[in-house]
Amino acid sequence: MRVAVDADGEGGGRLREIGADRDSDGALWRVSDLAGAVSDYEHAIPDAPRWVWAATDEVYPPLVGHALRVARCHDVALVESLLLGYHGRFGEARSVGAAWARLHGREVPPDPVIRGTEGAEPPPALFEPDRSTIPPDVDRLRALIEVHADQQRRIAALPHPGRFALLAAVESAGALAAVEMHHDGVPWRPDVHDAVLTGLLGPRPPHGSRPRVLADLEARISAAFGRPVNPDSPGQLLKAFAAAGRSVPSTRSWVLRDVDHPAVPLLLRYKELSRLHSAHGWAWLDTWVRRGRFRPDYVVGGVVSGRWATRGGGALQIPKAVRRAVVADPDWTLVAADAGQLEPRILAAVSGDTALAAAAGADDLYARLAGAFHGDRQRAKIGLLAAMYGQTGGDAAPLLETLRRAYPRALDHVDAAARDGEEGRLVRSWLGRTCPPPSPMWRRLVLDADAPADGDTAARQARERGRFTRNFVVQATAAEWALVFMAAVRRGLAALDTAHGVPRLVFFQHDELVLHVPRRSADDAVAVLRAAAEEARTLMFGATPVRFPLDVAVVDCYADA
DNA sequence: ATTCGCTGCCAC
DNA sequence: AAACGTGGCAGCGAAT
Repeated sequence: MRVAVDADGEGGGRLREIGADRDSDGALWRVSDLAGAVSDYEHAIPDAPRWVWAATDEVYPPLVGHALRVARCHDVALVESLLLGYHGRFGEARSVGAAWARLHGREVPPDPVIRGTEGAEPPPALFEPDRSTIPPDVDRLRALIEVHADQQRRIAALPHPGRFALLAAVESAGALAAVEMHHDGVPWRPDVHDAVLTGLLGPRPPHGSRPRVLADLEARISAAFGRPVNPDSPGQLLKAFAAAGRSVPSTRSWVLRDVDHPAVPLLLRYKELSRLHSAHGWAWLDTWVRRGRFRPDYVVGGVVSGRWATRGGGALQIPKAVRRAVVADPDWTLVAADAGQLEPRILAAVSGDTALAAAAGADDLYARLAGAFHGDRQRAKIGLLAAMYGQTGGDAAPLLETLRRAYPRALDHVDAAARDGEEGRLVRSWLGRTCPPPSPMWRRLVLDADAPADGDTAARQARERGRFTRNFVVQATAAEWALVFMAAVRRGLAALDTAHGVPRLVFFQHDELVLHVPRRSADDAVAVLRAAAEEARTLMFGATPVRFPLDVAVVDCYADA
C-alpha cells in the first residue's frame, strides 16, 4: 500500500491512501501530529506502507527528529529526476511542482536553490522558507498524487519497467538512509583527532596561525631556494625552480619527486601535511564535529553516475590518517563492509561475457585474469581498469589487446558505450539511470559537419565524452548495486533485536558501508551484510555466476578496517 | 570585499 | 609508472 503525505511544515499534515489503480482516492486524514500518524501506520499494518512524498530531504528530517524511522518511500523529486534523465532531459526541474506544471502545460518553476548549511548546526530559522513549487491555487496533496500516478505510468511504459522500478525504490531508500545517517552521525573522537594532528603538525597553533611543523618546513624551503617562497603558491614555486636551473612543467607531487633539488623532499612533506591541516585539521574539527559525531550532508544522486556527493565536510575524502578518530562508542563496534573489485564484477555481469563472469565467481577476480598475462596479476588489474576508464596511453595498449582476446564481449560492451558517447548518443546503467546528453556546444563542435574549424579539438572532445560514457555504464551500475545493497542492509538492521541498542548505518562511500552496532549484535550485523550482498546480486542480475564478495571488518576504529 | 577559474590533492 | 573515470575542497591570484 502507498500513502501520500503532505507535510504542513508545522508538525502536521495530510495523508491519503493511494488506491491500487493509482487514481482513486482513499480516505483523507488531516493530522496535527504527522510523526505520530506516520508511526501508527508503520506499526498498524503488517506490511509497512510506501510513503509517497515530494522530497525526502524536506519531509523526513523532522520525522527522524521525532525518533521515527519509516521502512519505505517513493521520493517524487528523485524519481522525476531519473525519469527526465532517461528521456535525455537531464537537469530539468524535478520538484513535484515542476512535474505537475509539465503535466498541465503550465510554466515550469525552477527548483528551489538548496542552501548550503555551513557547519554541523545551521542557525535555526524562525520560519522555514516554503520550498513548495506548486502554485498556491492547486491542492498540494492532490498534485502530489497526480504526479506520482503519472510517474508510475511512465515507468510502466519503459522497456524494463521492473528494473526502473527497482531503481526508483532504492534511490528513495537511499534518500531515507542519507537523512538517517546525517541524523545519527559517524562516531568521532575529537581528542583522538587532535592527537593525530598534534603528532604530525605540532601543537594546535593559536587562532589560525600556522602549525609549528609547517612553519619550519616553509622556512627551510625558502632557505633551500635562497629566497622567500610560499609553498602554497604554484606560481612562486615554478619561478623558484626556474631560478634554480631546475624548470618544471608543474608542481604536482609526482613531477617534483624526480627533480634533483634540496627543496624537493621538504616540499613533498609540506604538501602532504599542509593538505591534512587545511582539509581535515583543527578548523574542520571545530566546524564539523559536534557532540562526538560527524554529520555529513549527503546529496543522493548528486553525481551523474548515481554515486552520492556530500555538501561540506569532505565526507567522501576522509584521509587514512584521520580515520583514527572514527572510534566506536564503549560496548559498541564498527562493522565496515566494502564490496571488493566491484566495478570489474559489474562489467562481467552487464556485458554477459561468460569467461569474465566465470572469473568474477572467484574471491580475487584479478588473480583469475592473471593467466592471460603470464601470471602477472598486477598487469591484469591495470589492463581491466584501463578498459573501464578508457586509458590508451602508457603501456595500456598491449594489455588491452590481451584482454580483448580473452574477454571479447566485455571489451565490446565498454567499447560500444564509448562509441555511443563519441557519436552523441545516451548510455544507460543496468537499471536505467541515464547519462546526460552532450551540451549544445559539444554538438556543434563534434557533430556539425560544416563547422570543422578545429578538427583536433572536435576529436578530443569526442574522445573525452567516449571515456565518460564508457565509464558511465560500469560506474553507474556499480552505484546502483551499492544502493540495492544498502537498502537491503537497512531493512535487515531494522529487523534485528535492539535489546542492547539500535544498530545504525553511519557511513556510506560508493562501495563501502560502515555500521555502528552494539558489540553483542556484531555477528548479526555481519550476517545482515552478507545476506544483503546476496540479495543485491539476485535482485539485479538474477542467476549470474558473478559474485560480489564483501570485505567485512569488525573493528573499534575505522583506521583498522 | 566578493567571485571565479586554476592548480593540486584527497577519496572511490 | 603515468595522466585514465566520478567527485569535493582549499588556497591562490586575477577580475569584478
